Amino acid sequence: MLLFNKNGVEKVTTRDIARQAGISQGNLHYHYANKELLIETLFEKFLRKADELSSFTTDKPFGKEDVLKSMRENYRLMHRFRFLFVESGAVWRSAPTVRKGTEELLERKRKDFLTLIGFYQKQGMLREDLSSNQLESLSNQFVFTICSWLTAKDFLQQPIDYFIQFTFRLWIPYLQFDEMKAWEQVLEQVPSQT
Amino acid sequence: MLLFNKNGVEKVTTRDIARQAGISQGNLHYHYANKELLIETLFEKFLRKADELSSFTTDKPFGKEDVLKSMRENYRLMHRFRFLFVESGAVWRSAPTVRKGTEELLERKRKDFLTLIGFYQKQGMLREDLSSNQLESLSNQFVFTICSWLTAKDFLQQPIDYFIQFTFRLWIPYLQFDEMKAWEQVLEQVPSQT
DNA sequence: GTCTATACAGCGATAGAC
DNA sequence: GTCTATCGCTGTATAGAC
Repeated sequence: MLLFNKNGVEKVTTRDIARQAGISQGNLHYHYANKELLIETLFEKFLRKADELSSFTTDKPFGKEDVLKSMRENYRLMHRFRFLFVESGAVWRSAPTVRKGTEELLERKRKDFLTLIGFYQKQGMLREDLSSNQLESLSNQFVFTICSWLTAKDFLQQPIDYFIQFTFRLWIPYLQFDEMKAWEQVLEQVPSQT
Repeated sequence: MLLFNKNGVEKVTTRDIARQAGISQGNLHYHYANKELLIETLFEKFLRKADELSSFTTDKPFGKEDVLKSMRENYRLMHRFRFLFVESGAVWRSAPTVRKGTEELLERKRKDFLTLIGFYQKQGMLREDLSSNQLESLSNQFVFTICSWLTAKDFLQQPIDYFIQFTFRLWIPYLQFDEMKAWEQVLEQVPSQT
């Protein structure tokens, strides 16, 4: 049903969806009264899957490998539902409630990152000449990247792993010198695949 | 004519455009045979204006204030034509040639940034413990940000100046300690305005 | 529940008068 | 060049048989 991704939310018709699902158009309207409901259902499915993924704060020892793993899981999921981010305007036009849901999700992510940054700071992994302003803007960088990398993907035509690496690299200038090397090495493990 | 921004490329009809322009729908089709041509014309207008803006490489002494000024000009312009970036999918669907044009523009920007980074490096303004890998990924960060900040704007609901500052801040972790302070101060001058 | 058939609205594009 | 009128198509949504 995710030909929303391929053809665009506003271009995909209920006829298309019904054909793809192997049922009649009338039958589709029986299950989902309209397109809005259909999109909302897909969004809730996305949210449920996102919650299932490992979060930063729950299980404690969160090393750089875990950060990378979590990032990979989340980015794969987002990519499956990429129309929610790439065509957010069209989505919100059809299903206005999705907007608030997405904003809440991002706010949760922002707080997760702030927590994680604070954790690493206590561990002494971060540089010490950074203002708290700088640290906050790092978490803003993460949130910025999360909500817009799929758009950038369309422009730059790079595979998913490019953006996983890209996001992971945001940490590096904030790390102590010896940590930098270690984090860069973790990146070598990322497999190449679209 | 830029109600593309407000209502979405695929939602805006030729009737809407004609009404907005104060002419009849038939007349509009006389001037622009179809929607594709109309979008292409708008895109070329955008390109022309983008070229008029001050570029990094042309006039030599390019200080931090100039970087900020150039950024502000470019971002204001992009914001006026934001549908080109926020609804890139819909735009490319209607007017496929626009895609290549945008990619070329971004590639030019990437090279501009690489040149500028190299310039600052020679000036000794950048930290010295940075690999060339790191410097290249800084220019990638700029390109990433340029092509996706308008999408992020929809999610985060921040004013333009937030993103100007955000982009400018990308430099900071790469600067020498004493330069950092100077660059941060330049940011104070940014007026607040949506 | 699932189907076919159809109503109804809105779109892009064209024709033809002025 | 600019208008009005209209065609042909495609979209959503509903009605009604099975």
